[in-house]
Amino acid sequence: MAKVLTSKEENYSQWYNDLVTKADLAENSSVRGCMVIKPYGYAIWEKMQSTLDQMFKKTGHSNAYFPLFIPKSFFSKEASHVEGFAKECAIVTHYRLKNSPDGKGVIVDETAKLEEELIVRPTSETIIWNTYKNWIQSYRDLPILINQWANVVRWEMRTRLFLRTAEFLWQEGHTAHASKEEALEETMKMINVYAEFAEKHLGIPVIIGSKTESERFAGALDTFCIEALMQDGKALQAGTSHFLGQNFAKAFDVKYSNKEGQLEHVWATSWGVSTRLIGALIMAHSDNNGLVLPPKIAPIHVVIIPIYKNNEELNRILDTCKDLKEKLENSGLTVKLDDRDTHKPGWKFAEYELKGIPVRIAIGQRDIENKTIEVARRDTLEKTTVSIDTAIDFIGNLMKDIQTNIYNKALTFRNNNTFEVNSYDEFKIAIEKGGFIKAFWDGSAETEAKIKEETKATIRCIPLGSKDIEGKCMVTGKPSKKQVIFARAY
RNA sequence: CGGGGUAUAGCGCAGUUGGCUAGCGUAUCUGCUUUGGGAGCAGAGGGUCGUCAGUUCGAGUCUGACUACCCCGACCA
Repeated sequence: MAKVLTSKEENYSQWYNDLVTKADLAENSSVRGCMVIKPYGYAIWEKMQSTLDQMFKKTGHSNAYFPLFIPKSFFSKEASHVEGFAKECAIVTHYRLKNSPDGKGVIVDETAKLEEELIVRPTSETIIWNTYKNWIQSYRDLPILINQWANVVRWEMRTRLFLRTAEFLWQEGHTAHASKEEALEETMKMINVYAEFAEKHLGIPVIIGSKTESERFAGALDTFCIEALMQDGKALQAGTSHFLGQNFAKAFDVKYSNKEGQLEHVWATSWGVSTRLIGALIMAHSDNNGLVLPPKIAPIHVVIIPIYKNNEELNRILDTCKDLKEKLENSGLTVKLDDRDTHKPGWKFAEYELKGIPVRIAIGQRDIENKTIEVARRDTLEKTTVSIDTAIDFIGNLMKDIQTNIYNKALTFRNNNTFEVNSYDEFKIAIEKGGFIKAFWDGSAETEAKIKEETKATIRCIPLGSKDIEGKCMVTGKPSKKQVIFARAY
């Protein structure tokens, strides 16, 4: 039957199952690879949303919403854009159903055919720039800094839960600027916001870089990305920020008059992260006991489990639990008290480890007598007995500890799995082991394609801020100034 | 769309050269004993064996077609 992931990833399936499942659509349905995000998975997404939203507000952005349906004609306006998305679009052709004459169910009413087909958005550049056209006349109208939280549909040939679903949730920022410099600055600003979010909140170290021409977003002049390394040695693109130049402004005829009174095309950026980040979180941190969530993204920080033999004992222990819960909540943490008598303590321990709750507290009769609690941290699985008087401070510090420890662990993993190679032979061996591989590349699309063809490895990015070093392309031997990052990717 | 594989209880699986009442683990429900790491015992419920056709006295098992899913490629956040 349906298995979510394979080989090493098979281990992840039961944890995925807590967060998300494959949508159970009707048999014969041609909709494939849609996901149901379960409450716990959605709670993680909400946490990501609120954190990102705050970061966007700080950088001056506002949220707005644009239509799900995009007229087909919008897509024909930017040639390279349609080239990139044409093969994976869902198209609405009719607007009405009717009862089938043979009495079996419903059929499409052929008389209700749309004049112009509608495309279910795979991304919103076209409809947004068609709208911006009416919003922008003067340099006084710029910049426009807008973000949208939405769902998009891409009819991929192959899907994979979380990492590549037919429909996914994301945020897409679309900005309009008066100058190239300002747009470029915005592009860089937002990729840095993503990097900060990934590292400080998700605990996932990322490499910021630019994409090669072949990996670039359809319609962009330059694409910047953050690349993360998963525990199975494969790379995952965790976020992108595109410098769109004047491509969309020209395609949708968006001009403004500058201070000198001359008409100019507007400069554009777009940037986004998606529910794929939940997949990144799982695959970057999980261990054999399940998920490991960094405190800053965990929907629940602390779970308290009372341990008791009978109702009388429970009532005594519960008072202590409730009191502790309140104090922890006052210190800014989200706390769950699990006093269900339908499951045994051992069952609950395993359950919350599976869910990745950062800290678990157990309180039993002997703790009441000793005025202690047992604190277990998820990242190291260590247990400590702490005096109840010092518990709040202890747990507050523990949260910070866990957050940095998770990041450091992932960073160490990445460092141990980043290799530098000087020859193509070395490269071929290294790529089989997985990880990031730094190598010189001559900058040509032919060489890039050859490497991909022969090793399935792609150039993840050209790291930003790396200094020029003299070297020779590992394949052609031509002079090269930059080492780029290769990996097999999701 | 090409190549390979799978389809039997909610989930994971077994089912012999066709043989009569389709099984195991787990989960679920009931009762008692348990409760500091996914408890034990006893009992119960749950399946038109993916769909349609064919061969046969008889099909989960053999044949054909269809469908869905999984893996590998092409595509991709």
